[in-house]
Amino acid sequence: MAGIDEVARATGVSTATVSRALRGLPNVSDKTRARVRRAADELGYVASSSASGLASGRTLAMGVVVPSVSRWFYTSVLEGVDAELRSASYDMILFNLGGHRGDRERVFHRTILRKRTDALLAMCLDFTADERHQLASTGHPTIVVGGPVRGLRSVGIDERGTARRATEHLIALGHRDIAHLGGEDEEGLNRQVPIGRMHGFQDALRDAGIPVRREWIIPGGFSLPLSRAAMNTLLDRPGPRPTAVFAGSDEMAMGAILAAYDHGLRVPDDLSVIGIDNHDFAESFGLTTMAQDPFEQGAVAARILLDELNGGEPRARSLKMPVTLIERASTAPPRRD
Amino acid sequence: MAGIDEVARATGVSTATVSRALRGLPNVSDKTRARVRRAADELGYVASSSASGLASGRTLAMGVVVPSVSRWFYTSVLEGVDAELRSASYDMILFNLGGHRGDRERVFHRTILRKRTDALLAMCLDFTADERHQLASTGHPTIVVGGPVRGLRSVGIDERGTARRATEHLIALGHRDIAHLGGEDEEGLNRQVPIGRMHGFQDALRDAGIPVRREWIIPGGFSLPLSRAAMNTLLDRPGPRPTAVFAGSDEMAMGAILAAYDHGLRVPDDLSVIGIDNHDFAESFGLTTMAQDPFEQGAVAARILLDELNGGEPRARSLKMPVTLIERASTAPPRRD
DNA sequence: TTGAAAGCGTTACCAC
DNA sequence: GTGGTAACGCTTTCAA
Repeated sequence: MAGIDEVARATGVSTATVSRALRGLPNVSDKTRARVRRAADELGYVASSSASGLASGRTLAMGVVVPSVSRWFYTSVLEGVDAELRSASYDMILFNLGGHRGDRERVFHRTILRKRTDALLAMCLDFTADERHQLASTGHPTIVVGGPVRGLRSVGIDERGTARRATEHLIALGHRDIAHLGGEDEEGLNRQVPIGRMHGFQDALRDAGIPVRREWIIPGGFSLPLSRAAMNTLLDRPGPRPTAVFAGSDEMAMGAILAAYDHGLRVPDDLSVIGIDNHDFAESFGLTTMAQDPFEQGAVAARILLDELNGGEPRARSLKMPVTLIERASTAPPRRD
Repeated sequence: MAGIDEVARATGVSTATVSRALRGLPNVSDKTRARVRRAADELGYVASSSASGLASGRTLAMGVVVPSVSRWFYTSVLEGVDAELRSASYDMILFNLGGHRGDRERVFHRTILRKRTDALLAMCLDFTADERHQLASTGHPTIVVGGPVRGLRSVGIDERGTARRATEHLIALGHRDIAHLGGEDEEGLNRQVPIGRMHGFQDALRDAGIPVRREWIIPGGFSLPLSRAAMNTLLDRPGPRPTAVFAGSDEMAMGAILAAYDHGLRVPDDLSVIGIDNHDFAESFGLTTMAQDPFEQGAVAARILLDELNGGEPRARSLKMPVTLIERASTAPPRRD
């Protein structure tokens, strides 16, 4: 409740000095600073963010745009971003698109673009040319996590290469009949991610001289239930079954494992399954996976933004973060029939 | 970039009128309003939140405090809150405690309490007397979701009654050897939730004349991996095994199911499992559960806050939301030996 | 229905 | 090292 002038009065200095003292600026004697700090604490004074934002032009808040808050990847990134923001005393304004296509307009055209945030971090969104133009016009530092976006730098992984390595792992084990549970993400999300993963899958098959069967590339919507259903449908079909599945995410891989159980198949004996992510549940499922670290991706991206806000040199380059194969119990050589 | 005076100049009216027109206040002619709107759109004008916040005393932002962002319940509530805020054009400032005990101080004493938000919604936190005092001193409307807190109204479910009903379901099926996977949540979170659920479990046993075995009440930390490990440990013990498990959350229930598989037990033939939540994965796991709706809880809580911000009457009463039993394939009568 | 002008609570610049 | 004082860009009250 107390304003800056009450602190000034209590301390016997000017509001200018109070402001400098509290923000740790130079040109304040240690003695004065201590007195001011004490008075501020006693009065419970906290600077109004509106007032300081108006006067300084900095809000000390970062906007974070997420497509949804209920997917492992997004929440992991969010935790990483949050950790960085916290240590910089920045607040996070969360813009959740939550499947509401129409709200992108609001977010872009209004709230985000101006005034409430100093920078913007977006997850897995595919921006239109117009949106990118608007972003640029704000002059705020901007970055994307999880999937390259034309015209914007990003932090992510090598989608195609990772998918390729996952598939190669299956091929190295001796599999030739391999299905792919793919993303087919919703509109407005970054389609480069599922597409890149599918291309990597195909790359590996082609290099190994294995023909790609289109009917074994099925959509799992990045979701466990959908993947389980899709996989069940595939296993229901007459004719030969795959001996292995490369799922574009661990959640989809878990769906595949459950579908295998639904059909009385054992993993990995009857069906090998590999995913991407190293989801919190991956170990419990015994899932072999290409592990990425979204927490770190978020932290790195946030740090880049914060550095620039503190006068650091802007770095235009996108970052590819490392991915490592973790072998667990869901992959093995195919059974000899 | 454009300021309000540029819009005023372009329209030939005063800034006061522009402000009124754009905010939909009365006492502006339709013609003027239309002209102002058009000019604002053309110039890409958006009011600065800092400036309007300073002038009006309202930030049009709500603070949301979460213990973490990577648990199903929290993210579901978050989505519900978000949906409500969005339709009211409110922004969300997310304060993630993320296990950082020390940050509570920062959150409470500084950032949240004043100036940046108009209201505060907290999830599953147990507030100290001092924290509650500080909250009250802001004069901001406050509410808690997920677990009753002394001195604060909340939106949640009847923890004890729900647990009791879950346990009674097992008893009605004929089970008498029932274990409980409990919460034992971290410090600072609301312990009333896991404690209430354990009490409900014991209530049901006592009413049925079944003695409570303390060694069958084991901690699952609200997490799948921890629950799986705990359940495996229990199943490893010599002596009689439970024929059913009441898990305090679906995630823990899934851990129990996986542990059953680890031991070559079939669900529900050898072990019945019931949870609480109706987690996104519950159906895929065929999990019988006491379904709650955290999305709705979040939405309801947010709506209460927003109503009060719009001059509505404050309602002090806490709300208990409905819970329904969903029977799936994880529960059945115990096998006759 | 509209306009003029006084704040709102800081920060930043310039003197001292 | 410190203080005075314009901004900052709106909203709100009071007059017209």
